[in-house]
Amino acid sequence: MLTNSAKYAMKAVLFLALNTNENNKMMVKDIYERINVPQSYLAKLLQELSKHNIVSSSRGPKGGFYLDDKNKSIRLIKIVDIIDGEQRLRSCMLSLKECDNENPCALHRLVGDANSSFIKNLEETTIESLIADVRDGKSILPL
Amino acid sequence: MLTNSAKYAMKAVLFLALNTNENNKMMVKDIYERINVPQSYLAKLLQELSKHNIVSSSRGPKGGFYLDDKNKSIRLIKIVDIIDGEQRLRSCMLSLKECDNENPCALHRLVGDANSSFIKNLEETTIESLIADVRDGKSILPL
DNA sequence: TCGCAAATATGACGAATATCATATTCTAAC
DNA sequence: GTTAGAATATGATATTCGTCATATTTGCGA
Repeated sequence: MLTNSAKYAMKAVLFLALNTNENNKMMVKDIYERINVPQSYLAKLLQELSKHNIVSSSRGPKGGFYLDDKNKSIRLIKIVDIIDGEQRLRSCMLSLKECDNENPCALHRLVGDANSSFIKNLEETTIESLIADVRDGKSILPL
Repeated sequence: MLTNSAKYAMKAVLFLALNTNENNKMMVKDIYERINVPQSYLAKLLQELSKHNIVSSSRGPKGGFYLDDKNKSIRLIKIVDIIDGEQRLRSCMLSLKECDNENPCALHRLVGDANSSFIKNLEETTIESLIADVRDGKSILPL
């Protein structure tokens, strides 16, 4: 479904959304313990996200990563697609070319409904709306 | 979510359910092309399923694999658990110990609902009921 | 402008999954 | 019983994912 990388990436983006902005950057070494992701691994992921303009960064003293306010409207699916590739999440459970909703394979409904509602959620949910839930105490941000 | 192995295993069991019985066995070399699974890989999976008494087998001339009628009441979850292990499907999306329905992590509902309904489906669905759908033309058996 | 602190680029290694190949064991049929 | 045909056991290899380490580049601050 999702790789660890995608999960870590989402954690990291959420963390940045809650704890940083353009004037308040954070370095990898101050983040990784708080979200429980290996340091070098996190670095690599953030670099990838930065390359795709999901998160922002600046080098040198006082540098670090941060999430620009503009980017808070980004939808979760984008993070997943960048890190995992677009295929992974969307391939038919039995990996059949012929299988779709019109002509469902024997296992399609079993999985398909659950999976496509999950994808829809990722497509609809913005970073913004998720952190609102955390701020309101509706959910916790995992460490 | 599911490994390829688990998917292949389900395909294989469904195929056996539709095409074999105690008096009508099939060999790996006559199955693998029809369900599009590498021959040796399929052999290994069927051996594993056989060891756990999901499918039946006999060696020697006129031997092969088959699905005993008794085993058609087996639920899909059992196949998945044997092949993938019980953990894989059930771990929290962000792999947090602290995260559950009472205290959901920020992404929990997003994923959790889809995933647990999927698990429930696997727990409720028997091989029997799936092949009934195929027989009734409600779904196709994938190649 | 110089040095240092940060991200960035690169790649090596480990572990799990996916795949392939082969020697061995059992068993039905002659 | 002998033989041949099948599963079974075992393990070698490939590929992808996860992790770690290090050299390089960039830009702030003195």
